Amino acid sequence: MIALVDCNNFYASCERLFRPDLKTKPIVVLSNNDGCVIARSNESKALGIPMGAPAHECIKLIREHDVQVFSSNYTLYGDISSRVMNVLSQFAPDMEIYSIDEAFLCFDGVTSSPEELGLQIRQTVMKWVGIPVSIGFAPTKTLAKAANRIAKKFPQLNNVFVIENEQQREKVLRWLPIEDVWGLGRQYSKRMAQMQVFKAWDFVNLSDAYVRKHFTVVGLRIKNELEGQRCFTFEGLPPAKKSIATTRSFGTMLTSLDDVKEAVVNHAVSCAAKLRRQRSCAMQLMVFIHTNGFRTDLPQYMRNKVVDLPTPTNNSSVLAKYAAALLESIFRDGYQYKKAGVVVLQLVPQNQVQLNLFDPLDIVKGNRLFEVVDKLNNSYGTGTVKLAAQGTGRSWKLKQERISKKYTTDWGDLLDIGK
DNA sequence: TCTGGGGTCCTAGGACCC
DNA sequence: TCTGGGGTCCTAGGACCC
Repeated sequence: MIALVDCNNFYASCERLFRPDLKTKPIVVLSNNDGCVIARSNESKALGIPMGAPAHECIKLIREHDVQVFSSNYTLYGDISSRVMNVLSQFAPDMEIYSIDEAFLCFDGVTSSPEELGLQIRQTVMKWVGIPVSIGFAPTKTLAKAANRIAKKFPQLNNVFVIENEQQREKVLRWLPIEDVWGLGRQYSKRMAQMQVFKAWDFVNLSDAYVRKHFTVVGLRIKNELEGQRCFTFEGLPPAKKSIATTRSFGTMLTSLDDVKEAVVNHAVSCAAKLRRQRSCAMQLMVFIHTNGFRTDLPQYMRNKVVDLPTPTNNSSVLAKYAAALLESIFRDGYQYKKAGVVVLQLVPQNQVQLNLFDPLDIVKGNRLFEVVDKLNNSYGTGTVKLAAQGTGRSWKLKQERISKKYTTDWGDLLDIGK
Protein backbone atom coordinates (compact mmCIF):
# COMPACT_ATOMS: atom_id res chain seq x y z
CA MET A 1 0.00 0.00 0.00
CA ILE A 2 1.03 3.55 -0.76
CA ALA A 3 -0.46 6.52 1.05
CA LEU A 4 -0.56 10.07 -0.18
CA VAL A 5 -0.77 12.57 2.66
CA ASP A 6 -1.71 16.08 1.60
CA CYS A 7 -2.17 19.14 3.82
CA ASN A 8 -5.58 20.76 3.40
CA ASN A 9 -5.36 24.30 1.96
CA PHE A 10 -1.78 24.34 3.21
CA TYR A 11 -0.77 28.02 2.99
CA ALA A 12 -4.13 29.18 4.31
CA SER A 13 -3.89 26.64 7.15
CA CYS A 14 -0.39 27.95 8.01
CA GLU A 15 -1.64 31.53 8.23
CA ARG A 16 -4.49 30.37 10.47
CA LEU A 17 -2.17 28.49 12.79
CA PHE A 18 -1.04 31.63 14.61
CA ARG A 19 -4.32 33.50 14.18
CA PRO A 20 -6.96 31.37 15.89
CA ASP A 21 -9.33 34.31 15.50
CA LEU A 22 -9.44 33.42 11.78
CA LYS A 23 -10.50 29.82 12.37
CA THR A 24 -13.81 30.12 10.50
CA LYS A 25 -13.00 33.20 8.39
CA PRO A 26 -12.34 33.12 4.65
CA ILE A 27 -8.60 33.41 3.92
CA VAL A 28 -6.66 33.77 0.68
CA VAL A 29 -2.89 33.75 0.15
CA LEU A 30 -1.41 35.65 -2.79
CA SER A 31 1.55 34.79 -5.03
CA ASN A 32 4.73 36.87 -5.11
CA ASN A 33 4.09 40.54 -5.79
CA ASP A 34 0.61 39.99 -4.39
CA GLY A 35 -0.40 39.00 -7.91
CA CYS A 36 -2.64 35.92 -7.95
CA VAL A 37 -4.61 33.85 -5.48
CA ILE A 38 -2.59 30.69 -4.83
CA ALA A 39 -4.33 29.30 -1.74
CA ARG A 40 -7.82 29.51 -0.32
CA SER A 41 -9.46 28.33 2.86
CA ASN A 42 -12.70 26.33 2.42
CA GLU A 43 -14.72 29.47 3.19
CA SER A 44 -13.02 31.33 0.33
CA LYS A 45 -13.59 28.41 -2.04
CA ALA A 46 -17.28 28.49 -1.09
CA LEU A 47 -17.39 32.20 -1.97
CA GLY A 48 -16.32 31.25 -5.48
CA ILE A 49 -12.85 32.83 -5.45
CA PRO A 50 -11.04 30.88 -8.18
CA MET A 51 -7.56 29.39 -7.82
CA GLY A 52 -5.00 31.42 -9.73
CA ALA A 53 -7.24 34.43 -10.21
CA PRO A 54 -5.50 37.82 -10.36
CA ALA A 55 -6.01 39.53 -7.01
CA HIS A 56 -7.42 42.68 -8.56
CA GLU A 57 -10.25 40.66 -10.08
CA CYS A 58 -11.33 39.43 -6.65
CA ILE A 59 -11.31 42.76 -4.83
CA LYS A 60 -15.09 42.98 -4.80
CA LEU A 61 -15.64 39.54 -3.24
CA ILE A 62 -12.80 40.15 -0.81
CA ARG A 63 -14.27 43.44 0.44
CA GLU A 64 -17.87 42.21 0.55
CA HIS A 65 -17.07 39.15 2.63
CA ASP A 66 -14.21 40.52 4.71
CA VAL A 67 -11.81 37.93 3.28
CA GLN A 68 -8.45 37.93 5.08
CA VAL A 69 -5.66 38.44 2.54
CA PHE A 70 -2.02 37.40 3.03
CA SER A 71 1.13 37.85 0.94
CA SER A 72 2.93 34.53 0.64
CA ASN A 73 5.34 33.84 3.49
CA TYR A 74 7.53 30.97 2.30
CA THR A 75 9.77 31.13 5.36
CA LEU A 76 6.77 30.25 7.50
CA TYR A 77 5.35 27.61 5.13
CA GLY A 78 8.74 25.93 4.70
CA ASP A 79 9.21 25.61 8.44
CA ILE A 80 5.68 24.29 9.08
CA SER A 81 6.17 21.86 6.19
CA SER A 82 9.30 20.35 7.70
CA ARG A 83 7.46 19.90 11.00
CA VAL A 84 4.63 18.04 9.25
CA MET A 85 7.10 15.85 7.33
CA ASN A 86 8.93 15.09 10.52
CA VAL A 87 5.76 13.74 12.13
CA LEU A 88 4.82 11.74 9.00
CA SER A 89 8.25 10.10 8.87
CA GLN A 90 7.54 8.43 12.19
CA PHE A 91 4.63 6.45 10.80
CA ALA A 92 6.10 4.72 7.74
CA PRO A 93 9.26 2.78 6.98
CA ASP A 94 9.73 4.85 3.83
CA MET A 95 8.66 8.33 2.80
CA GLU A 96 8.96 10.47 -0.32
CA ILE A 97 8.45 14.20 0.14
CA TYR A 98 6.67 15.15 -3.05
CA SER A 99 6.07 18.86 -2.52
CA ILE A 100 5.89 21.43 0.24
CA ASP A 101 2.53 20.03 1.36
CA GLU A 102 2.47 16.41 0.16
CA ALA A 103 4.28 13.17 0.89
CA PHE A 104 3.94 9.58 -0.25
CA LEU A 105 4.32 6.99 2.51
CA CYS A 106 5.15 3.40 1.64
CA PHE A 107 3.41 0.77 3.75
CA ASP A 108 4.45 -2.31 1.78
CA GLY A 109 4.52 -5.25 4.15
CA VAL A 110 2.70 -3.35 6.91
CA THR A 111 -0.35 -5.28 8.09
CA SER A 112 -2.21 -2.68 10.17
CA SER A 113 -5.58 -1.46 8.89
CA PRO A 114 -5.07 1.52 6.60
CA GLU A 115 -8.22 3.23 7.87
CA GLU A 116 -6.98 3.15 11.45
CA LEU A 117 -3.47 4.16 10.41
CA GLY A 118 -4.86 7.08 8.44
CA LEU A 119 -6.95 8.38 11.30
CA GLN A 120 -4.01 8.07 13.65
CA ILE A 121 -1.72 10.01 11.29
CA ARG A 122 -4.34 12.68 10.83
CA GLN A 123 -4.90 13.11 14.55
CA THR A 124 -1.19 13.18 15.35
CA VAL A 125 -0.31 15.84 12.76
CA MET A 126 -3.26 17.91 13.96
CA LYS A 127 -2.22 17.62 17.59
CA TRP A 128 1.53 18.13 17.16
CA VAL A 129 1.61 20.71 14.35
CA GLY A 130 -1.97 21.93 14.02
CA ILE A 131 -2.32 21.36 10.27
CA PRO A 132 -5.27 19.32 8.90
CA VAL A 133 -4.31 16.62 6.37
CA SER A 134 -6.11 14.21 4.03
CA ILE A 135 -4.87 10.70 3.30
CA GLY A 136 -5.53 8.35 0.41
CA PHE A 137 -4.33 4.71 0.42
CA ALA A 138 -4.01 2.61 -2.74
CA PRO A 139 -1.70 0.16 -4.51
CA THR A 140 -0.11 2.82 -6.81
CA LYS A 141 0.78 6.50 -6.57
CA THR A 142 -1.78 7.55 -9.16
CA LEU A 143 -4.56 5.65 -7.39
CA ALA A 144 -3.40 7.05 -4.03
CA LYS A 145 -3.79 10.53 -5.53
CA ALA A 146 -7.33 9.63 -6.58
CA ALA A 147 -8.11 8.20 -3.15
CA ASN A 148 -6.78 11.38 -1.58
CA ARG A 149 -9.10 13.49 -3.71
CA ILE A 150 -12.05 11.47 -2.48
CA ALA A 151 -10.85 11.74 1.12
CA LYS A 152 -10.92 15.53 0.75
CA LYS A 153 -14.14 15.74 -1.18
CA PHE A 154 -16.53 13.84 1.06
CA PRO A 155 -16.62 15.16 4.65
CA GLN A 156 -18.21 11.99 6.05
CA LEU A 157 -14.94 10.11 5.36
CA ASN A 158 -12.96 12.08 7.96
CA ASN A 159 -10.31 12.82 5.32
CA VAL A 160 -9.20 9.20 4.96
CA PHE A 161 -10.04 6.91 2.03
CA VAL A 162 -8.69 3.52 1.01
CA ILE A 163 -8.76 1.70 -2.34
CA GLU A 164 -8.23 -1.93 -1.41
CA ASN A 165 -10.02 -4.13 -3.91
CA GLU A 166 -11.26 -4.25 -7.50
CA GLN A 167 -14.80 -3.11 -6.76
CA GLN A 168 -13.55 0.00 -4.96
CA ARG A 169 -11.11 0.72 -7.75
CA GLU A 170 -13.80 0.50 -10.40
CA LYS A 171 -16.16 2.67 -8.39
CA VAL A 172 -13.49 5.34 -7.97
CA LEU A 173 -12.51 5.33 -11.66
CA ARG A 174 -16.14 5.58 -12.74
CA TRP A 175 -16.50 8.65 -10.53
CA LEU A 176 -13.12 10.36 -11.18
CA PRO A 177 -13.30 13.11 -13.85
CA ILE A 178 -10.53 12.71 -16.41
CA GLU A 179 -9.09 16.17 -15.70
CA ASP A 180 -8.61 15.17 -12.07
CA VAL A 181 -6.32 12.25 -12.92
CA TRP A 182 -2.78 12.97 -11.72
CA GLY A 183 -0.63 13.72 -14.79
CA LEU A 184 -3.45 14.56 -17.19
CA GLY A 185 -3.67 18.32 -17.47
CA ARG A 186 -5.79 20.75 -19.46
CA GLN A 187 -4.45 19.97 -22.93
CA TYR A 188 -4.73 16.22 -22.55
CA SER A 189 -8.21 16.48 -21.00
CA LYS A 190 -9.37 18.56 -23.94
CA ARG A 191 -8.22 15.89 -26.36
CA MET A 192 -9.81 13.20 -24.19
CA ALA A 193 -13.15 15.01 -24.38
CA GLN A 194 -12.95 14.94 -28.16
CA MET A 195 -12.54 11.17 -27.89
CA GLN A 196 -15.59 10.95 -25.61
CA VAL A 197 -13.37 10.15 -22.65
CA PHE A 198 -14.76 11.96 -19.60
CA LYS A 199 -14.00 9.67 -16.65
CA ALA A 200 -10.88 7.79 -15.61
CA TRP A 201 -12.91 4.64 -16.30
CA ASP A 202 -13.35 5.61 -19.99
CA PHE A 203 -9.60 6.17 -20.18
CA VAL A 204 -8.57 2.76 -18.84
CA ASN A 205 -10.94 1.14 -21.32
CA LEU A 206 -8.94 2.48 -24.27
CA SER A 207 -6.33 0.13 -25.71
CA ASP A 208 -2.70 0.48 -24.63
CA ALA A 209 -1.60 1.06 -28.20
CA TYR A 210 -4.13 3.83 -28.74
CA VAL A 211 -3.10 5.60 -25.50
CA ARG A 212 0.57 5.24 -26.38
CA LYS A 213 -0.01 6.73 -29.81
CA HIS A 214 -1.99 9.77 -28.69
CA PHE A 215 -0.56 10.47 -25.24
CA THR A 216 2.98 9.02 -25.47
CA VAL A 217 4.48 6.77 -22.86
CA VAL A 218 3.47 9.35 -20.27
CA GLY A 219 -0.21 8.57 -20.86
CA LEU A 220 0.41 4.85 -20.99
CA ARG A 221 2.13 4.84 -17.62
CA ILE A 222 -0.79 6.73 -16.10
CA LYS A 223 -3.22 4.19 -17.54
CA ASN A 224 -1.22 1.29 -16.13
CA GLU A 225 -1.05 2.97 -12.74
CA LEU A 226 -4.83 3.41 -12.73
CA GLU A 227 -5.08 -0.31 -13.48
CA GLY A 228 -3.09 -1.06 -10.36
CA GLN A 229 0.32 -1.64 -11.91
CA ARG A 230 3.13 0.46 -10.45
CA CYS A 231 5.04 2.57 -13.00
CA PHE A 232 6.16 5.46 -10.81
CA THR A 233 8.86 4.38 -8.44
CA PHE A 234 9.20 5.44 -4.88
CA GLU A 235 12.02 7.96 -4.34
CA GLY A 236 13.17 7.63 -0.75
CA LEU A 237 15.91 10.25 -1.02
CA PRO A 238 15.15 13.24 -3.20
CA PRO A 239 17.30 13.07 -6.35
CA ALA A 240 19.65 16.04 -6.76
CA LYS A 241 18.14 18.82 -8.85
CA LYS A 242 19.21 19.08 -12.47
CA SER A 243 18.63 22.81 -12.68
CA ILE A 244 18.04 25.55 -10.15
CA ALA A 245 16.39 28.88 -10.83
CA THR A 246 15.66 32.17 -9.13
CA THR A 247 13.29 34.32 -11.15
CA ARG A 248 11.08 37.21 -10.07
CA SER A 249 8.73 39.79 -11.42
CA PHE A 250 9.64 43.28 -10.29
CA GLY A 251 7.37 45.26 -7.98
CA THR A 252 7.25 47.94 -10.68
CA MET A 253 8.52 47.93 -14.25
CA LEU A 254 12.21 48.85 -14.63
CA THR A 255 13.91 50.73 -17.45
CA SER A 256 17.53 51.15 -16.37
CA LEU A 257 20.29 48.59 -16.78
CA ASP A 258 21.57 49.31 -13.28
CA ASP A 259 18.26 48.45 -11.64
CA VAL A 260 17.81 45.24 -13.62
CA LYS A 261 21.44 44.32 -12.97
CA GLU A 262 20.96 44.65 -9.25
CA ALA A 263 18.06 42.21 -9.43
CA VAL A 264 19.96 39.76 -11.65
CA VAL A 265 23.02 39.83 -9.37
CA ASN A 266 20.78 39.03 -6.41
CA HIS A 267 19.15 36.15 -8.31
CA ALA A 268 22.60 34.78 -9.16
CA VAL A 269 23.68 34.98 -5.52
CA SER A 270 20.49 33.17 -4.55
CA CYS A 271 21.17 30.42 -7.10
CA ALA A 272 24.70 30.07 -5.73
CA ALA A 273 23.37 29.60 -2.19
CA LYS A 274 20.87 26.98 -3.41
CA LEU A 275 23.71 25.19 -5.22
CA ARG A 276 25.83 25.11 -2.08
CA ARG A 277 22.89 23.79 -0.05
CA GLN A 278 22.61 20.81 -2.39
CA ARG A 279 26.42 20.55 -2.64
CA SER A 280 26.43 21.02 -6.40
CA CYS A 281 28.27 23.17 -8.88
CA ALA A 282 26.93 24.51 -12.16
CA MET A 283 28.59 24.20 -15.56
CA GLN A 284 26.21 26.62 -17.25
CA LEU A 285 24.42 29.81 -16.34
CA MET A 286 21.45 31.42 -18.07
CA VAL A 287 20.00 34.89 -17.68
CA PHE A 288 16.67 36.01 -19.10
CA ILE A 289 14.75 39.27 -19.08
CA HIS A 290 11.38 40.21 -20.45
CA THR A 291 8.84 42.97 -20.63
CA ASN A 292 5.25 42.68 -19.41
CA GLY A 293 3.45 40.38 -21.84
CA PHE A 294 0.06 41.51 -20.57
CA ARG A 295 0.74 45.10 -21.61
CA THR A 296 0.11 44.70 -25.32
CA ASP A 297 0.12 48.49 -25.59
CA LEU A 298 3.87 48.58 -24.80
CA PRO A 299 6.79 47.41 -26.96
CA GLN A 300 7.78 43.84 -26.11
CA TYR A 301 11.23 42.35 -25.74
CA MET A 302 12.38 39.02 -24.39
CA ARG A 303 15.74 37.41 -24.55
CA ASN A 304 17.79 34.76 -22.81
CA LYS A 305 21.40 33.74 -23.08
CA VAL A 306 23.45 30.84 -21.77
CA VAL A 307 27.16 30.79 -20.95
CA ASP A 308 29.42 27.79 -20.32
CA LEU A 309 31.43 28.31 -17.14
CA PRO A 310 35.17 27.59 -17.40
CA THR A 311 35.07 25.62 -14.15
CA PRO A 312 31.90 24.26 -12.52
CA THR A 313 31.19 26.58 -9.61
CA ASN A 314 28.82 27.55 -6.83
CA ASN A 315 30.76 30.69 -5.92
CA SER A 316 28.46 33.69 -5.48
CA SER A 317 30.90 36.30 -6.81
CA VAL A 318 31.77 34.25 -9.88
CA LEU A 319 28.14 33.53 -10.76
CA ALA A 320 27.20 37.16 -10.09
CA LYS A 321 29.96 38.33 -12.41
CA TYR A 322 28.89 36.07 -15.28
CA ALA A 323 25.22 36.91 -14.75
CA ALA A 324 25.95 40.63 -14.91
CA ALA A 325 27.97 40.20 -18.10
CA LEU A 326 25.24 38.12 -19.75
CA LEU A 327 22.65 40.69 -18.81
CA GLU A 328 24.71 43.49 -20.33
CA SER A 329 24.91 41.58 -23.58
CA ILE A 330 21.15 41.10 -23.90
CA PHE A 331 19.83 44.29 -22.29
CA ARG A 332 18.34 46.87 -24.65
CA ASP A 333 17.42 50.42 -23.71
CA GLY A 334 13.93 51.70 -24.35
CA TYR A 335 11.88 48.89 -22.82
CA GLN A 336 10.01 48.57 -19.56
CA TYR A 337 11.18 45.32 -17.99
CA LYS A 338 8.88 43.28 -15.79
CA LYS A 339 10.81 40.15 -14.98
CA ALA A 340 14.32 38.74 -14.83
CA GLY A 341 15.72 35.39 -13.88
CA VAL A 342 18.88 33.38 -13.43
CA VAL A 343 19.00 29.63 -14.03
CA VAL A 344 21.98 27.38 -13.34
CA LEU A 345 22.19 24.22 -15.44
CA GLN A 346 24.34 21.13 -15.99
CA LEU A 347 24.80 20.59 -12.28
CA VAL A 348 27.51 18.29 -10.98
CA PRO A 349 28.26 17.15 -7.43
CA GLN A 350 30.60 19.60 -5.71
CA ASN A 351 33.11 16.89 -4.83
CA GLN A 352 33.47 15.75 -8.45
CA VAL A 353 34.53 19.09 -9.88
CA GLN A 354 37.57 18.89 -12.12
CA LEU A 355 39.75 21.84 -11.29
CA ASN A 356 40.75 23.90 -14.27
CA LEU A 357 44.43 24.77 -13.92
CA PHE A 358 43.96 27.98 -15.80
CA ASP A 359 41.16 29.28 -13.63
CA PRO A 360 42.58 32.22 -11.72
CA LEU A 361 40.27 32.08 -8.73
CA ASP A 362 41.50 30.40 -5.60
CA ILE A 363 38.75 27.84 -5.30
CA VAL A 364 39.48 26.52 -1.84
CA LYS A 365 39.59 30.01 -0.41
CA GLY A 366 36.29 30.82 -2.12
CA ASN A 367 34.63 27.73 -0.68
CA ARG A 368 35.63 28.63 2.86
CA LEU A 369 34.48 32.21 2.44
CA PHE A 370 31.00 31.22 1.32
CA GLU A 371 30.69 28.57 4.02
CA VAL A 372 30.93 31.43 6.49
CA VAL A 373 28.55 33.60 4.46
CA ASP A 374 25.95 30.81 4.40
CA LYS A 375 26.26 30.29 8.13
CA LEU A 376 25.71 33.97 8.86
CA ASN A 377 22.82 34.30 6.44
CA ASN A 378 21.17 31.18 7.81
CA SER A 379 21.46 32.41 11.40
CA TYR A 380 20.68 36.07 10.99
CA GLY A 381 18.51 36.10 7.90
CA THR A 382 19.08 36.17 4.14
CA GLY A 383 20.96 39.27 3.09
CA THR A 384 22.89 39.74 6.34
CA VAL A 385 26.12 39.37 4.34
CA LYS A 386 25.98 40.50 0.70
CA LEU A 387 28.16 41.38 -2.23
CA ALA A 388 28.35 45.12 -2.84
CA ALA A 389 26.77 44.61 -6.27
CA GLN A 390 23.63 43.22 -4.64
CA GLY A 391 22.65 46.75 -3.64
CA THR A 392 19.63 47.70 -1.59
CA GLY A 393 16.78 46.26 -3.63
CA ARG A 394 14.91 49.52 -3.46
CA SER A 395 13.86 49.53 -7.11
CA TRP A 396 13.11 45.89 -7.88
CA LYS A 397 11.87 44.39 -4.60
CA LEU A 398 8.66 42.41 -4.43
CA LYS A 399 5.41 43.91 -3.45
CA GLN A 400 4.40 42.23 -0.19
CA GLU A 401 1.83 44.37 1.47
CA ARG A 402 0.12 41.74 3.59
CA ILE A 403 2.93 39.54 4.85
CA SER A 404 2.48 37.71 8.15
CA LYS A 405 5.22 37.30 10.74
CA LYS A 406 7.93 34.66 10.78
CA TYR A 407 6.34 33.09 13.83
CA THR A 408 8.58 30.05 13.96
CA THR A 409 11.92 31.16 12.51
CA ASP A 410 12.60 34.65 13.87
CA TRP A 411 13.03 35.41 17.60
CA GLY A 412 11.61 38.89 17.07
CA ASP A 413 8.39 37.48 15.64
CA LEU A 414 7.68 34.92 18.37
CA LEU A 415 4.08 34.92 19.47
CA ASP A 416 3.63 36.79 22.78
CA ILE A 417 1.23 34.90 25.04
CA GLY A 418 2.23 36.78 28.18
CA LYS A 419 -0.75 39.08 28.23
C1' DT B 1 -3.20 49.79 -11.89
C1' DC B 2 -3.21 45.10 -11.27
C1' DT B 3 -1.70 38.97 -13.96
C1' DG B 4 3.76 33.80 -9.48
C1' DG B 5 7.78 30.75 -9.22
C1' DG B 6 10.33 26.46 -9.67
C1' DG B 7 10.79 22.22 -11.37
C1' DT B 8 10.57 17.42 -14.53
C1' DC B 9 10.02 14.53 -18.57
C1' DC B 10 9.17 13.44 -23.51
C1' DT B 11 9.34 14.11 -28.50
C1' DA B 12 10.40 15.91 -32.99
C1' DG B 13 13.66 17.59 -35.82
C1' DG B 14 18.17 19.23 -37.14
C1' DA B 15 23.26 18.59 -37.14
C1' DC B 16 26.64 15.54 -37.74
C1' DC B 17 29.05 11.18 -38.50
C1' DC B 18 30.25 6.90 -40.97
C1' DT C 1 14.54 11.23 -63.42
C1' DC C 2 17.19 11.25 -59.76
C1' DT C 3 18.54 12.66 -55.04
C1' DG C 4 21.43 5.91 -49.20
C1' DG C 5 20.65 4.73 -44.68
C1' DG C 6 21.27 4.44 -40.00
C1' DG C 7 22.90 6.00 -35.68
C1' DT C 8 23.79 9.59 -31.89
C1' DC C 9 23.52 13.91 -29.77
C1' DC C 10 21.51 18.25 -28.84
C1' DT C 11 17.88 21.63 -28.46
C1' DA C 12 13.42 23.81 -28.55
C1' DG C 13 8.98 23.33 -27.44
C1' DG C 14 5.17 21.30 -25.26
C1' DA C 15 3.15 18.79 -21.74
C1' DC C 16 2.73 18.10 -16.81
C1' DC C 17 3.22 18.87 -11.49
C1' DC C 18 2.73 21.79 -7.00
